[in-house]
Amino acid sequence: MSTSEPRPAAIPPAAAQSSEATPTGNFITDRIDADNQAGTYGGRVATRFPPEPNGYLHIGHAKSICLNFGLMGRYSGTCNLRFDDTNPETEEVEYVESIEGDVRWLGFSPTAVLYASDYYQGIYDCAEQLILDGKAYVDSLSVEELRQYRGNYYIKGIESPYRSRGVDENLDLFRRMRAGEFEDGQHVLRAKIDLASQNMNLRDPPLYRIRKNTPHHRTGSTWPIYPTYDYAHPLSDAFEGITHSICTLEFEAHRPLYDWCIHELADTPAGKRLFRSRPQQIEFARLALTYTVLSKRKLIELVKGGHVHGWDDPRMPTLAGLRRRGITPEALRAFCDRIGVARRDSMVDVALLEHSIRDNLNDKAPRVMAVLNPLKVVITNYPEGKTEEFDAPYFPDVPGSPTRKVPFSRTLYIERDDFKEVPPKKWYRLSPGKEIRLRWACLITCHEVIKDASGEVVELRCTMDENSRGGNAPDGRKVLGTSHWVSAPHALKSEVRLYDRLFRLPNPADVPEGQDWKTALNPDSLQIIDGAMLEPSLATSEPGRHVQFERIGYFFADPLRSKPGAPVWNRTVTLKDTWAKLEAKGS
RNA sequence: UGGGGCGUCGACAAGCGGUAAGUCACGGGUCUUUGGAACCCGCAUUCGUAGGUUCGAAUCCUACCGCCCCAACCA
Repeated sequence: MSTSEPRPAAIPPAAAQSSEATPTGNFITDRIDADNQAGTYGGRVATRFPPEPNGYLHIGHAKSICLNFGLMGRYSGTCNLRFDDTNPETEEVEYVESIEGDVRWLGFSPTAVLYASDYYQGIYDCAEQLILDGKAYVDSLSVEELRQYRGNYYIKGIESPYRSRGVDENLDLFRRMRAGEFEDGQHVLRAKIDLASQNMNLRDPPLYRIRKNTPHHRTGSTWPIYPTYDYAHPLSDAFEGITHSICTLEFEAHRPLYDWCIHELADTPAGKRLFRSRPQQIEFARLALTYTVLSKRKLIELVKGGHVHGWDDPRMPTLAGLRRRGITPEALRAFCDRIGVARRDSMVDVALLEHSIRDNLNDKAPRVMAVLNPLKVVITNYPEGKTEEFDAPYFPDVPGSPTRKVPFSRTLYIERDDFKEVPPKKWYRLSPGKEIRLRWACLITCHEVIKDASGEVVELRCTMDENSRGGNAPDGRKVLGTSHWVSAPHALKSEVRLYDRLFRLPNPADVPEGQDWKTALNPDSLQIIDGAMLEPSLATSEPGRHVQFERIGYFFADPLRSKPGAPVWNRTVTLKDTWAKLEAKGS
């Protein structure tokens, strides 16, 4: 989808997957190293990325994807994409498609694309085995009752009257559950563990529930019962031969249950059971980003509430949104390498993401000129009707860079911000009597400021130094200021969309007591400019092209909104702006 | 009134008993036809706090403080 100018050989492609540095180790690689040392898995490393297909992937998932697939790369292992589709009430094919596409877009190829639903029969068989072993029973309490019986943090749970059902009755009832003889909620299969456990997850957790009339997006109506996450996940891992099952911190309290499932069903020295492998769950801290919201609930609220224009709105932290904003997979991967992996809750500064984006696009995006907020400039000593073309390099820092022709004429546009009638201190740019350089064209000096009735500056009358073609001072005099410009009669008038942070607070949850988090939304997160004036070479830009508008930022030709010959440009990220910083400091 | 986890620079994060890596941010400078990029320099005598063990502690022990997670037939 992305195009770029033929890059001069001097610049290496920005981070081909193979040339990316191996990130430093973390507590997970330490674990794996120890396992390899001990021969726990015979040196095998098998991971998986297990999304539930009930929503779009976001940058937090990217961290997990990079982690799991990164481990595959680091240890020459495997990494499956496995859809954790055990809840038919919320899952849809639309999501499985977008998720797989996002993973591949990020640059990873799963060893296999699998589904928990692929294992429904095996998972079921394991359940019968548990019943046979007296380790699971069919309970017929209502949801309400079950909750009562389970107790709470301070009060132990008490046994359900159905806990003592015999193996035969349990097996019969469970098979009838499977046969679809019961209604939702009538029965549930529970593990028989410990109602007094201080870990609530061990107080006889549900293993199977009835969802008789809810079709599953893959298995249709063949199953009236569905396994819970806690039960299906360890088994799916085991069936796939996963060695290290990596998930986020909130699942930590579930690990004893994960281990219980493996322990009860895996082969033992004493004999064969349902499977051989003994995967281990390892938790890490999920990503939090400043000025961003990543909870599924809040993301849905943004979309449904019309605060953004859909899941792929360029302001969204979804992979679809980031992609449309012009953020590259390379930048995202570099970002994930930089943030590291640990167990402590943390909030990463978006500036780190922005740096990763600029760092990647700096190598990759050709430089072009665009005037977002035009101010007319007339070169009084340049003949009316005359036109000439200047050569401008796409990659100015690279010797021998490819170039394009940029037309020049008597009437131009420069950026309104590049002129000040009363220059502040340290102002390099244009003001009455001052000289600046027009990038790649010539030096000009401002002689006259023309205003309209309301006093607004509408035109500048300038002269050019005839001997400064290309922008070099004929006598070597220093000209600090350089402005980008566009020839008015040749300008391509375009729509440019300036995207900014979606929230105005580093932590959108830090809203005053009682206020909704959405009050932290940044009202200026999208500014649409209809009349931007671009150099004409941009007319033929393919959707998905990355460019740098010099001195402004990196922009991306929107794949959806662009029309042939009329690209619409999304600002991916601004350039660092030292002047803005100086200005802010001065005031 | 329970259980589990975590606390190293403004933000991430190495460190695993031998005397505080790196990145971003920030500040200063060089260079510059992007106030961009690049390059150079600076930025934790100190590791939540208080004790203890040790020749030596961010690393071990004890206590305390703070933050996060757990009572869905969600994942």
